[in-house]
Amino acid sequence: MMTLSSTPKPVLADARQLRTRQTLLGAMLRLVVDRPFDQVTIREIAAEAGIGYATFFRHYPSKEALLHDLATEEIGGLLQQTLPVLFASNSRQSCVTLFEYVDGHRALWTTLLTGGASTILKQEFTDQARQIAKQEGGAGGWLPDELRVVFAVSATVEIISWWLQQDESFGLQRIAEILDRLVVIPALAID
Amino acid sequence: MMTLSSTPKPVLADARQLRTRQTLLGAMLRLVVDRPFDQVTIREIAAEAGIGYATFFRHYPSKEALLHDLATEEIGGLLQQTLPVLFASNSRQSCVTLFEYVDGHRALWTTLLTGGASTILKQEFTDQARQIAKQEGGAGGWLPDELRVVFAVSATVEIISWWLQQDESFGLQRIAEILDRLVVIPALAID
DNA sequence: CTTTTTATGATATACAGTGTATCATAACGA
DNA sequence: TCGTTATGATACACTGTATATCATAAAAAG
Repeated sequence: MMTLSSTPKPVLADARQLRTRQTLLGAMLRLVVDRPFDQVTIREIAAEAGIGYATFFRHYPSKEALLHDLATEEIGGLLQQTLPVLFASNSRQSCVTLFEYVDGHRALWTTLLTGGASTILKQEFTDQARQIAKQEGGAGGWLPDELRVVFAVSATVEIISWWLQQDESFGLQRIAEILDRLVVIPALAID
Repeated sequence: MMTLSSTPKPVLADARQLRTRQTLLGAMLRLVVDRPFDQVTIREIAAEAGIGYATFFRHYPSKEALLHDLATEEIGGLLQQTLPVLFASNSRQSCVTLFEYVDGHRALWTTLLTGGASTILKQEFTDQARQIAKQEGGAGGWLPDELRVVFAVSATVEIISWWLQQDESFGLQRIAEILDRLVVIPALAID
């Protein structure tokens, strides 16, 4: 099976580096849950992780890069769950699966979609989706593949974001139907 | 006719204030054409406008607020051109009109959609679209009005943004058809 | 186990950008 | 003309980023 990550990161030999990065990821996750990503400073992340301020820059050039790592894993998981169902030509069920996944990681997705983090999330989401779209080949000639990806990702992210802000009474099945009718079916229509 | 702006700004009496604001808007426009909005500093805007640095804050609390004013006018113009055609139940033609408008303001829209400004643009776009959607009343029960607006604006902005990055050979009629099929028709579908 | 390598912590420092305060001056409205 | 006020210029405090340096502890290599 092919890996989804676009940046084949060099395997870290030193155990200390691995430990530090994991600690940083955990700290970021904890901080970004109750505060918008924008207003989280690198100093806070370092303090929360219990590592030196300068050490942060030895691993990431910016907090955006750190969040990027977080987003990469999360989106990889989402796509791995959802895409096989979609490729089995069961678009409705794939939408349900998608929202089930999001529902199971509610806190994380809520923070990824608010407070200045959504740009990074969308970027990573688009990158991974592009990779997969290449492998599958074009579906319909009236819509350029590149635009299909951009549209699908953007619209999907927007719908997820809206749903997470709604009351619990807005059912999973209902939002899945909306995603299917509004995004998946139109985007996959072949001429 | 009803005004579209959500913030009914008090009419400025003093001629100096009017002059300063116009100068600031012009300076912002000039700077943001060849540099991403993110990396434009308030000091630069003030210098370009030929006004004092502190004076900027007497008019706007941030550069985002200044750009917001710019976006408000521009989006108002776009909607004023496009919506009447759409309400005449001519969705395809309204899409053509939209892209003609964007094409006529290419430089501005390109800058509004890149370099950290897109969030502000989308926010203002959504606000104005929401106002109009309220007046027209709901179209289909399967899709909440609020989500319809959010989806339509987001997807439209994304498609405009993609088109502006393409070669000139990508025809206006073709992208208009895509917007119609991908966004307008699905979003306005009544059950 | 010893030696070598290297990641980390702590600290100091430079730097950019924001936002506020103050006061003399010039432009405006009445 | 006269009172009002917006502006320019300047100084300053504050926050956050980014880098440099060096002693130390931890890991890897032998």
